[in-house]
Amino acid sequence: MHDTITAAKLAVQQIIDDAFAAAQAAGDLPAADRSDYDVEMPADSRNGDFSVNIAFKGAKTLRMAPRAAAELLVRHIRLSDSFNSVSVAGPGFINFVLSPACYGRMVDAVLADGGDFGRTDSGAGKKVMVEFVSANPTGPMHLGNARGGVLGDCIAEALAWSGHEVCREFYVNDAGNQIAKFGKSLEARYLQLYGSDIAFPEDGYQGEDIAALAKQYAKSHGDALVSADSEARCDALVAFALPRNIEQMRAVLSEYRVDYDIWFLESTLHRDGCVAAIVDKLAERGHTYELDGAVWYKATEFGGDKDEVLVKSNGFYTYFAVDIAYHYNKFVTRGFDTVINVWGADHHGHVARLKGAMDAIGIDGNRLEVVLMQMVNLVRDGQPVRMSKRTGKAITLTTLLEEIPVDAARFYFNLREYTSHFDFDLDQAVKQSSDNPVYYVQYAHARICSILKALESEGFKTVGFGAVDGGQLTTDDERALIRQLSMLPVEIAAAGREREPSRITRYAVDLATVFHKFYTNCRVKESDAPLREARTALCAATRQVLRNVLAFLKISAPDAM
RNA sequence: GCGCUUGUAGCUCAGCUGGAUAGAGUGACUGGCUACGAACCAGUAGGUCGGGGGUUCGAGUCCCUUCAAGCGCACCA
Repeated sequence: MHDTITAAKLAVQQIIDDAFAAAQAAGDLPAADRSDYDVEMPADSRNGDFSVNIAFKGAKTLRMAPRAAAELLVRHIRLSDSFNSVSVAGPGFINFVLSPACYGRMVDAVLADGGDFGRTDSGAGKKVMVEFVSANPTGPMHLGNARGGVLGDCIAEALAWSGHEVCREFYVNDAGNQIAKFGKSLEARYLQLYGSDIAFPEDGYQGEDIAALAKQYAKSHGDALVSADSEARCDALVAFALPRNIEQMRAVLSEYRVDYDIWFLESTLHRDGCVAAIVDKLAERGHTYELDGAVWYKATEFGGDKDEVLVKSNGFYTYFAVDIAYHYNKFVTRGFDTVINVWGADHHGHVARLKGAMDAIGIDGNRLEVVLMQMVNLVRDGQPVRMSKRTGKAITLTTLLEEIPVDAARFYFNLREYTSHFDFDLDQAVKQSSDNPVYYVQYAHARICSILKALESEGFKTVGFGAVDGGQLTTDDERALIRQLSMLPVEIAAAGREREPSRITRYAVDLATVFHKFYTNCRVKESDAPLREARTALCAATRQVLRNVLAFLKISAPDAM
């Protein structure tokens, strides 16, 4: 797997280090430690392919003006065949220009790696879990889950592309308070079908899906539960409805192209005694005490603002206790090196608590990472609309996918950084779905398919190029395109490292842009043979990178549209 | 009151560990198809980077302060 641009960057660093030593040996630079410096890729290509700022960083220790230091240093630079020139610019930047041969090799790398171009092995040997969405199975999923779904899925994908062993997990809250509430809500709807005037629970789930499930149960099982006692009735209704909801979530997420390795049931933690065990463990370590009939955890000893209840005075475990047990399971029982949780920003208060609790049970809390995704706010005609699963007024993921193609939805929800607040207007989104930048990217792919097909039908070679002649690809448009292609491995690695896959959608748009510019300005078919062949190879490489990046995003790459 | 996130063009957003003249999309206006796909490209207009201090050769980026918006601060999950 090639990463030519990173190799070139490292080469620049080596060249600078060598030149610095040589300049000192020759007495051109004073004897002083070499300062840290950056090798950057300038935004403006007139400043070269790489730019080094060592002269600024070293000005103080060398006691020299940056420009003068740069000029002395440059005299000692020995360029490899990857570079065309080096020069001092502005107040003291040292700028490198890559050689045509290197540009050719960047295209070669794409064609050689094919569908694997973009993969690196920086994460090799590391086992990481990404847990995301984990919506309550008490109702349908909403737009926040649409955002979280593509975010978590693509974080996992980025880590996989950089060599990690990745597990995608959905944590199903199939136990506890909200399930009891779910049962009570179902019970009320069920009894109402048979003429009961039972009051609907005040904090019950009011969505229509609850009534529909009650009706389904009545249809297949009749009125037998009317005379049962309440607990048995709720249990039976939950046992009927919960698997259906979970299956529904799995199906919709799968349609959204989010597929999990593991659906982890909270109930298994209770069943296997893991929660009791974790409370015991904390007690053994002296991190708990009893007060008012409840068991408390000394969170303040681990950075918390206040202590937290683990076991309520009614004997039930809190969500927090269960979550500690769950994460103990992730780290210790299943052995993940790193665990990433994608949570909505409304859970941020829980982050420090859980990390502290990891420390309390002897697991380094830094191995637990929480990606806090800002909320998606539903907006209609510029006015915010309250979304709530409880009142059933949220727009569901199912509805979203009925209105907008999956390609567009996945791209749309992955367009912005997860730290940004997201206003979503369904009417606007439907109206504008044809303006979605995903089509701009797909169009670039279709265009290339079309031109390669045309070349092929005229008997020109479109595959099996030897080494690409970079000397043919010298215009700004060609070089910008090649540079963009070469950045895929860097971008994917960064997306994984920063847990920020939205940069890949932006990369895709940028790639399409530089390709469209190239396409407008550089004829392929009518060029003379060497130029035509080099440009054909560049098109083929661009198509390959578009395919890879769209495959990464799980978005289709149509040949025609 | 405390904490997290956000504030950049009319609107939606980029801006990589501080780098060279702050960018893109969209909207407005203007050009470009008898040449490989015009779902494209090019150009014009639009900015006190929320405000104010500070650090630095250099600040949209770092520090302090202040204003505004969203979200948290349960024996809920």
